[in-house]
Amino acid sequence: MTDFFDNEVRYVGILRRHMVKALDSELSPHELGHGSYKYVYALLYQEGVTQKSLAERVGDDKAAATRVLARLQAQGLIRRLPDPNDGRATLIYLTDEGRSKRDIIKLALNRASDAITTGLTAQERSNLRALLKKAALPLV
Amino acid sequence: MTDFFDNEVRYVGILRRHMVKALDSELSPHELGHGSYKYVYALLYQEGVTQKSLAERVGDDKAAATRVLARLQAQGLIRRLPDPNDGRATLIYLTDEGRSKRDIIKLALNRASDAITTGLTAQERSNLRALLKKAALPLV
DNA sequence: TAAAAATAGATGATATATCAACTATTTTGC
DNA sequence: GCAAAATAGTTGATATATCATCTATTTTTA
Repeated sequence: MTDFFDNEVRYVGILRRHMVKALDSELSPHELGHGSYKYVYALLYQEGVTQKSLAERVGDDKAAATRVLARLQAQGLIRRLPDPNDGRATLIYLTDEGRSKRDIIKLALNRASDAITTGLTAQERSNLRALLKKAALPLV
Repeated sequence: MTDFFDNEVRYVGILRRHMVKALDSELSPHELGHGSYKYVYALLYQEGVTQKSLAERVGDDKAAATRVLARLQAQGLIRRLPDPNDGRATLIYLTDEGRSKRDIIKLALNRASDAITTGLTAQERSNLRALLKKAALPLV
């Protein structure tokens, strides 16, 4: 491969594409996609949060959250209840079926992690994760 | 930010999102987007290549290439000519207007690189780039 | 406390991205 | 040299993603 485009912008794009493919191939048999599993995963950590706060946690904007959550609700994985303290807000809860996706999601994440680091040693992989974290978290 | 999702899958997603935003904000005033600048950039390196080979260079599939190239042609940035040696293929060339985007694209790439590495020292940034390259290139 | 500003969510428009199916050609292998 | 397989490109379907705008509420503030 020629090096006409040796730039982290390119490499991040490549990794993201393969990561999405790995996530989808693990998740799609279970009615989840790379855009929706994050919401279930965040809800496993804390339920009863607003769409806005959920969107921030997963790194989407609220318009994306509206659409993903509508589908998750139609699939029976979440419930949306009006916030009794704020007439504008909706609080999101997992259903039992949503909660049952936990292991599937963790496996998919591990597979996706592996898929984008197959060329690295354990040490390199650990370094990469630390650098990615340091670069990414200030942007959240 | 809680650490419920400490995984390179998440960090790559975050970096990619900010990178896309930086690219779009630089490129959109010039009729380019984060999905199309790559094609012009690859053509600056070599013209007269098929859509298929161009798609591979930029890391898209051929269906994506068809749509991006149709728009670039409509914008007058590229020309598509039948391959005289293969009736199935189309060869892609830049127009002068396409070629004139060179500096804009290089600047956008630099801005996007900076945007996703602002939290890093020069040394860390160099390490990150090397690790990303080692992880990403085997996947191409 | 009434008007103004901010906020949560939904929706329409647009762009990107992937997969499968289809057409038209070219290549292969017998 | 012909049938089968492979290939280049297009198109339709679907999912993701972002922005701008809209409605309904809540909060601010003068």
